[in-house]
Amino acid sequence: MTSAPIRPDLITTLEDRGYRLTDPRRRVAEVIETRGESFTAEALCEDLKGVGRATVYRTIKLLVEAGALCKLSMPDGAPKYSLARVEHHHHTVCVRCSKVGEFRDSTVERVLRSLGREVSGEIVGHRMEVYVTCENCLAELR
Amino acid sequence: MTSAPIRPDLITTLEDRGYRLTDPRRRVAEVIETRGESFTAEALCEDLKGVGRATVYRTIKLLVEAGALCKLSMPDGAPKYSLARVEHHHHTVCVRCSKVGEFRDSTVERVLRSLGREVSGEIVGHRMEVYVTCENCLAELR
DNA sequence: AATATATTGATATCGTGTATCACTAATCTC
DNA sequence: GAGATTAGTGATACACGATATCAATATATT
Repeated sequence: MTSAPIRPDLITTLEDRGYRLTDPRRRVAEVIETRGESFTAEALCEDLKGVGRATVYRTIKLLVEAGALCKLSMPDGAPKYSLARVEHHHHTVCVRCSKVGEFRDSTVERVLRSLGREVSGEIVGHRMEVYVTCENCLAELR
Repeated sequence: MTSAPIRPDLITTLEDRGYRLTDPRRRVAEVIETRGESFTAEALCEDLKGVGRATVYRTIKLLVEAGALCKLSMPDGAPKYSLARVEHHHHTVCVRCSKVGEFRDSTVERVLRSLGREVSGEIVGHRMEVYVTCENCLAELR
């Protein structure tokens, strides 16, 4: 059940936001797109030996700001990045292979709305991650 | 609306788990308990000048493992710690003053159960944080 | 009290990420 | 298309949270 991306490719995303199209950025975008699965920033640096670490991090940051990448945390808090497919969503992350799934659950939003009536103050954001052991990993463990 | 802790004090928690009762641990536990609000590990070190940084971090880790402390992340990912009051819960964190609230919403659990039927694999955990601007801060901003 | 072992704390190191800054390259203007 | 302008690059240093190491020390056990 792999949904096709509805978003423009990463480099176009950057272009649309008025950033210059540079070689390093093209390479970062390309590697992220061919990777597919979730990744750490350092792993990306590994795959981009010719590109400076700072540039890799900077590009990641721009893409996260643009909403094209999601930054998510593993149970221990270690950050990972993954391509965003749908607009507003949450993630399932396999704690064994780091495979990321997305879900959009209106119930989550409903929880937040009802919570809005209970909590004092104003809700300004939220974060939700669901940790799973994916089918593949379950199979391998059996 | 400050609910009284239903948990044993922190040092007892450590004792119950078979750890030795040392002076540094007693001091860490004491400072956390008198602090009340959420805190960063570094702030705790500040308040515990006689105790080694490593020991402070180690003790925090033990308490998190024991479920007596919660590690939570601010919107930018910066970690904070807060005393756990009820067994299984989520947090509201004020993005301005870091004040932490706890909520236990059965709806969240319901979402997870229904999600369990949708996602492939097995849910092994989750994380949810709700970011707010609390009443006090709203008042100060007006 | 002596022993075994858990804990400490100074220090080094790691992982993730940002600041600086001289240099380079992309875009703009003519 | 050449030159000017400005954004972007990358090497380096640094910040921050946290853990590894390891000799010295304190706690629990006998």
